[in-house]
Amino acid sequence: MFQVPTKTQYAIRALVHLVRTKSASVASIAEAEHIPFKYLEAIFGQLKSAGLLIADRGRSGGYRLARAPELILMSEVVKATEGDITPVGCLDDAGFCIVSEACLPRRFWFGLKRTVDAYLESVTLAEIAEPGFLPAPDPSQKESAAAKD
Amino acid sequence: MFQVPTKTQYAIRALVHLVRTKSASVASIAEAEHIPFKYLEAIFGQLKSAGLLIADRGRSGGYRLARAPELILMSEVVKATEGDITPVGCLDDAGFCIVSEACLPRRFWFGLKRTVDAYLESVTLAEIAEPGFLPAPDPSQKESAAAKD
DNA sequence: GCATATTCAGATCAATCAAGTAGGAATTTA
DNA sequence: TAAATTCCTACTTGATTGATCTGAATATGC
Ligand code: FES
Ligand code: FES
Repeated sequence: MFQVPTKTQYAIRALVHLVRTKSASVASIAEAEHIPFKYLEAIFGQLKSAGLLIADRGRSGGYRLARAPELILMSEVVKATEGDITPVGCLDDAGFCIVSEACLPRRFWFGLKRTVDAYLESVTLAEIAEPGFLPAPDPSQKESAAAKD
Repeated sequence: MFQVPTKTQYAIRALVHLVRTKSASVASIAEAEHIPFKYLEAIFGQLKSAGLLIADRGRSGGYRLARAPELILMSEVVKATEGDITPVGCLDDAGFCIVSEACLPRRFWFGLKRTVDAYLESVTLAEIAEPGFLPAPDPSQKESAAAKD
């Protein structure tokens, strides 16, 4: 269920880039981060609409962060590129289930959503832009084990 | 990034159904759970290949769980319907990044994957098939503003 | 002023995937 | 043997993703 769209990956890489260079044009970021220029342009439009970026138009213009990276939650970034993340459709409107009104699977999905939201809200842009960041303190990192089977 | 496919939702609903009725045909489950018959047939093929279901062919046949529901993790169910969930593409092969080998966004995505995996592995099919299950003990259920401890 | 570098806005397009359909073969039982 | 089932393969359809194209609006430097 769960592949992060390149749009979001691009957005985060670009934002991380902007944390270091205080201001930069889309063209320069696109080249440095190997992101399609026109695509990144559209993405930055979204990030600006979401209030995460400020644009300086005209010659020698560019984009800069609207806030300090410590104040930008990753949940905001994800919400800016993708819409509001709703795990299951039957959670949509009034939260009713077709099958039964006391739907147990629904609770399961809700718990998953809460888990993901909590993680995304626990990390700021500043944290992933600077070295020394690692979310979970699990010593046994099975990075390669995840890709093996 | 994160909409659960109906295939997975169907699979879970059908499995929950199978926890109660020890054995049932695809047709009966499809009707009871309002799932397209042919679609559920295909899904059950996957669940059987994954070793979660056992099929009894022929007349008065049907499907039954291969194990007790207490021994079926939700992570197995999800992995059966969808493939192995890989959040970002650049995490694919050797785990290298195009941009830099010490990629910080990559850690962020990895943390997200670990978080989701941990949740999916913490819930069994038996738990979501019986009443009285609620993963997070948060009394104030708010959809948008989740737990910000 | 004018060329130039930028953001901005809109349409468009190809590829992929999700969701569902269709037809029929194989298998077991009544 | 007939009916009910699983099984298998292919197809269709619609939405989404990822990206491109065209060009306008805007500001700066010279
Ligand atoms: S609310 Fe989604 S299956 Fe019940
Ligand atoms: S590994 Fe994905 S952006 Fe670096």
